[in-house]
Amino acid sequence: MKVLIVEDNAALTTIITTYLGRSGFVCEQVTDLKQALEKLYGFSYDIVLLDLTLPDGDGLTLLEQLKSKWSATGVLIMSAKNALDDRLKGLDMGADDYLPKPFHMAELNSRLKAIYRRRHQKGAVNLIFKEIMIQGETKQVELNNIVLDLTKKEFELLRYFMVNKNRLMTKQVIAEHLSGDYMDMADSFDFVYQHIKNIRRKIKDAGGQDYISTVYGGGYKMMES
Amino acid sequence: MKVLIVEDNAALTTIITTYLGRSGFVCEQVTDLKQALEKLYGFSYDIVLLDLTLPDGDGLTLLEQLKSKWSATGVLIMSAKNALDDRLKGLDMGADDYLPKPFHMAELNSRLKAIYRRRHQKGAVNLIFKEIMIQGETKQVELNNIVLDLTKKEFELLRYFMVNKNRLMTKQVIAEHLSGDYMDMADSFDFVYQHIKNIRRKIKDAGGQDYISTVYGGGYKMMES
DNA sequence: TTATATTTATGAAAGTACTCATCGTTGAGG
DNA sequence: CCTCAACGATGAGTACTTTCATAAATATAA
Repeated sequence: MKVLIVEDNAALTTIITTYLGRSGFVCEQVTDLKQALEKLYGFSYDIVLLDLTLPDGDGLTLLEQLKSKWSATGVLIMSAKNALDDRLKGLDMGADDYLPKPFHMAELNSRLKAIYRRRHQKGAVNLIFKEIMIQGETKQVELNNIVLDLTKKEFELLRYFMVNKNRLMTKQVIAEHLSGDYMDMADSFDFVYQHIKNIRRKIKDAGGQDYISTVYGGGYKMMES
Repeated sequence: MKVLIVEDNAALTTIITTYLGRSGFVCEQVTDLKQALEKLYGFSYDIVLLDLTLPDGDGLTLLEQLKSKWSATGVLIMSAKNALDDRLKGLDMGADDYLPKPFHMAELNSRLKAIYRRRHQKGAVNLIFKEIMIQGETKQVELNNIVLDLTKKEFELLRYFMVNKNRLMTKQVIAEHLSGDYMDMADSFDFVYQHIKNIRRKIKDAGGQDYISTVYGGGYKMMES
């Protein structure tokens, strides 16, 4: 979890970095808007921790750029200007949260975690396909009120089918999704067979249909019709 | 690997979709600029396959927006206008490649793969830390010309240390990186100990120092000094 | 220093993922 | 309809990952 701290008060930056480091954040520090942009162009961050009063301009101008160019990055504004006006302006412009100075490190910590969780909650929505339901919150899979005991890969594969229901997907696509990185033609995708087999078995054992249909030479799909 | 095809010739789109589908691409199709923007705002794509002559305007205007708002997405221009002028204009504006019509499906395929690979080559750079070298191309790890035989997780952990050399990283950060998704405080990070142990052992067996230093209560780091 | 709690290290065992060899299926062409 | 080749399914074996229990190391406080 990478955080870019944009703050000109060096003492505060150090405290934040030290504290957050303990809780599982990797922090980088810049002191003005120009440096912030340089960092943003070169690396990717999960969250930008943005002070509004900076030596070379208003933090809100950076917020604007962040929202248009790096929409995947979360923004937490921290500012001594606790005017309601400023707070609203920041949130209106798309900041994820606003933290008035001074604040406790514990609060900063929990707000950052909240932002991160909110943005990474891919599966937070409940997914439903016929009798199967995936609860986003608990990541539990139910079929007719029976809880399926799936391994991580099995869960990810089933979820992938449900997100992409009615769409045919090749072994390659599935393999890339499960392994998490690019796979060459030269790679073997045969391990997909095993996971398909296991999901089918577990669904069958719980009394479900074979929801996954094989398309010879094409791949697999879950059809709703 | 998701591709958005922006092309008003329906027959061509179908051929491309069918062919690419076989090679592991998931394709979506739109026929004009307006639809393309709607898709782009709603979903994320690895590559946009862009025709230049469209019913509601020049494809180059979309290219401009793509480069500013969706810089993570690759762009391959395909056009019947094979004027050198157009080709250069497209590449100047940041397209990843330009393919004159008509073209063979096999060529389209390999160009798309090339773009994808180029953009996803996180580890293509050679990393060096003291006697250890990671070859980006082959993903081989060498220590004094001895090749280390690392598992996937061990490799990823060592690479993570080398990318973040001199930086202290907590177990949590490392665990998140290795597992590939968000981990709660409630989760156990103890498996990190095993991978640390294994890497240390393999490096030692190959005649290297213990480059990974433990910071009690803080985490681990690889210090260069 | 000594006792105590916390953190890290380690070996063994359990659980999971992947490979391999083999067999069954599907569809194309004779 | 039969043959053949490509693809998919399956079980068993291997390699990898993670957990668990326990031991060692480190810090804190008496």
